[in-house]
Formats: sequence, C-alpha cells, structure tokens
Amino acid sequence: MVRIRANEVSKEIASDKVEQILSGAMQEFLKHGFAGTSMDRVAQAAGVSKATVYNHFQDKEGLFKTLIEQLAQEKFQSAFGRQPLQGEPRIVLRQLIASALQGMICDEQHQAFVRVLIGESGRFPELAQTWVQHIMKPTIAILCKYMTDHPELDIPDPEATARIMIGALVHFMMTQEMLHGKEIIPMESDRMIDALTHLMLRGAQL
Amino acid sequence: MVRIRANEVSKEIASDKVEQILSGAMQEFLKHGFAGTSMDRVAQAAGVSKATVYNHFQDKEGLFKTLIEQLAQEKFQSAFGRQPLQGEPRIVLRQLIASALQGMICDEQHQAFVRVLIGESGRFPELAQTWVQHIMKPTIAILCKYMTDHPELDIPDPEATARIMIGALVHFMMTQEMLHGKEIIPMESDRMIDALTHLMLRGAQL
DNA sequence: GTCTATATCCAGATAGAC
DNA sequence: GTCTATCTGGATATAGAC
Repeated sequence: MVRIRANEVSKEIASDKVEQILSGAMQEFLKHGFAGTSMDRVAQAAGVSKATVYNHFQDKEGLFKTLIEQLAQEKFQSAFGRQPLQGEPRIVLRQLIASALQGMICDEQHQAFVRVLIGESGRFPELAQTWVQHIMKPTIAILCKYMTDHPELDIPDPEATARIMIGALVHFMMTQEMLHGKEIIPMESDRMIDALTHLMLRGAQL
Repeated sequence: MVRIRANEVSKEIASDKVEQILSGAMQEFLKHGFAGTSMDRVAQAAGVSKATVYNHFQDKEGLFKTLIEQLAQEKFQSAFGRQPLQGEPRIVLRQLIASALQGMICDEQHQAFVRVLIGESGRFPELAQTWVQHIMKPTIAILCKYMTDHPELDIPDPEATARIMIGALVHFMMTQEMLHGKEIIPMESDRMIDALTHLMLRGAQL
C-alpha cells in the first residue's frame, strides 16, 4: 500500500515496477537458487502481482538471466579494482590482498551471488561466462599489470601468478564462509594475508 | 528388464535396489541440483518405481543427504592423498601439483559434485561441512606435513601456504572448467603448474 | 499496466494390491 | 518389498476485468 511517485529519477527510464521486481527477484534467487525459487514468492517479495512480473519479463528464465547479468556487470567491481595501485610493493601488495579478502568475507550478498552463479553454471553457462568476462578477466589484468610494472618482484609469469593470488583468496573465502568451514578448520584472515604476501615478496630484489 | 542376482556381494548388505537408487540419484542430483531434481526422474533413472525409492529413503532430502555424504566420504580421496610424498622437493612438488590439477580437470563427475555442493551449501550447511572435514582438512594436513618435514623449503606458515596451493588449483579448475572460462581466458594447465611450483620453491635453501 | 482468478501441469508423498 | 494408481499441494503461465 505504499504510494509510489513517478519520475523520481529519470536516468535510465527503468520503471519503478521493474526495479521492484528485480529487487524481489534478487532477494529470492540469491537465497534459493533458480529451481528453488517460485514466481509467486518473487512477486510477493517485489510487492506486485505475478501477472505484473510476466508483463515485464518473458518468463522465469528471462528474469533470472536479466538479474544475474545485471549483478555481474553493474554491482561487483571486485575489491581489486578500486585502488590506486601505486607505491612500494611491500605495502601496496599487502593492503591490496587484505582489502580484497575482507571485502569478500564481509559481503554476504557477494557470497550468495557466487553460490548461485556456481550452482547454476551447468544450466546457465553463458551467465558464468559473463562473470568471467566482466569480473575475473579485468581483475587478473589489473594484478597482472602491477606485476609487470614492478619487475623487482621478479615474477616470471604475471598472468598465472595473478590467478594464484585470486584463487587463494577466493577459495579461502569460499571454504571459511560459503562452505561454513571456519568452525571446522578455523584460521584468521591475517594468517592467509601474511602467508600470501610473503610468498609474493620473498623472491623480490628489494 | 534386467534380472538381478541376489547375494552377489555380501560385504555390506546394501540391497541391489538401494545401490540402483543411489546410482540414479547421483545421475540426477549431480546434473540438476536438489531443487531441480524430481523423484520421478530419480526413480526412472534408477529403474525402479517411485514407491520403492520411498521405501528405502524417508524423503527427497534424506536421499540427497545420504548420496552426498557417501560421495564425500567414500569416493573422493582427493588427488593429493594418494602419493608417496617423499623425495626431492623440486620434483615431488611439481608432480604433486600437476597430478592434483589434472585429476580435477579431467574428472567431470568431481566437477558436478563440487558444483552441487557449493550450490546447495546454503540449504545444506552440514553437507558442506562434511566435505570440509573429510576432504579439505586431510588434504591440508598432508601438504602441511610435507612442508614441515622439509624445512629447506623455508615456509613460515605451512598451513596457510597449503591453503594457498589448494585454493590456486581448485580455483583454476573452477574458472576454466566449471565456469566455462577456458574459452574466455584460456591458459594451459602447465603454466599454472609452473608458476605455482616456482612460487613454492624460489625461496628455498637448496 | 496492473490486478484477481484460473487453467494446466507436475511435484512429493502414500494407499493398497500382489 | 515392489509395483500401479492416486491424493494433494504448489508450480508456471495466462485470461480477462479494470
């Protein structure tokens, strides 16, 4: 029963209803996955009727794809992407690693998104590839460039090494948080950050 | 219409039907996830009637849990676990890394299992923890022991470093195979193997 | 465009014959 | 123990009033 003002923002002409629906869809799909989500619940979470949902989106699959693609492209400009990346490696590298890991571990929505993306990567391979294209690839490129710009780090294969860094951090987050491993094999984030930083720096000519 | 001989094997008194059902369930659950799988299809894939399934398992959730726990405990004794782990680090480490990665990349069933495990880790946290307990933890322990036994590698934190290695390899497999990233950001496995081996060895006192 | 009401189908789970 | 047939609820998607 909330009255909605029209034309509140005119930046992209995405009607209020569409935003409501995508918001409700996000809530449900990220919690229950594709098959586990019903359009009834999406409509309810969005505060509209089911028919309205079908008026704006072709079907359940279309809504899901739109949502995931939007999330992959707009929202997550990965923790690696936002920093200046200049200065002494011993300091920059450690801060970079630390902020990337903390960013992932604290962001439960990000974890839910990754869970759904992986869980549905069999049924929706294109969505997984969108993620790789728009998030993973640029992230690798940024790390890669930093290593190339700092030859004193003495990294023979920056691209492969960038993947090692990202893999170590993402997998640590997945194990501790998404798979609820922190109760089984606990480990402070700082230990991971120290160990990875050490591994990156110990061959450097400094 | 295949006639089944009873008492063929007497090792664990798991009736033939139960094995058939678990086999069918594996086929369906690993392909479509929990919510995406119907008991009709499980029964069909198992070659039995739906009532028979319910005669041996309480409900869909019980069947799923039994299957995943069995897979987590019996089948996957992780690629790291099976080797002697003795000899010169420069050789052993590289072979260890290579065989672990190749094992994961070639085993599509393993990938499907990991996909489902992660995808359902929100709804079934205990199953995810079973995996962490029975696979991840022992794997880390083995790698950890090897590093501790070889102080010339000069690893300050073997446990954290073991996680870095595992994370790098698992994440590489996930990106290339499960998320279908090899078409987007291709990379030979050998490059990853070389880079990781180099990272592990370059600080060693050899 | 948005709603209520409904068509249609398929899901999980069980009853009862054998 | 195993089957066929069935109950019941909930799913996707739409018709038709406003």
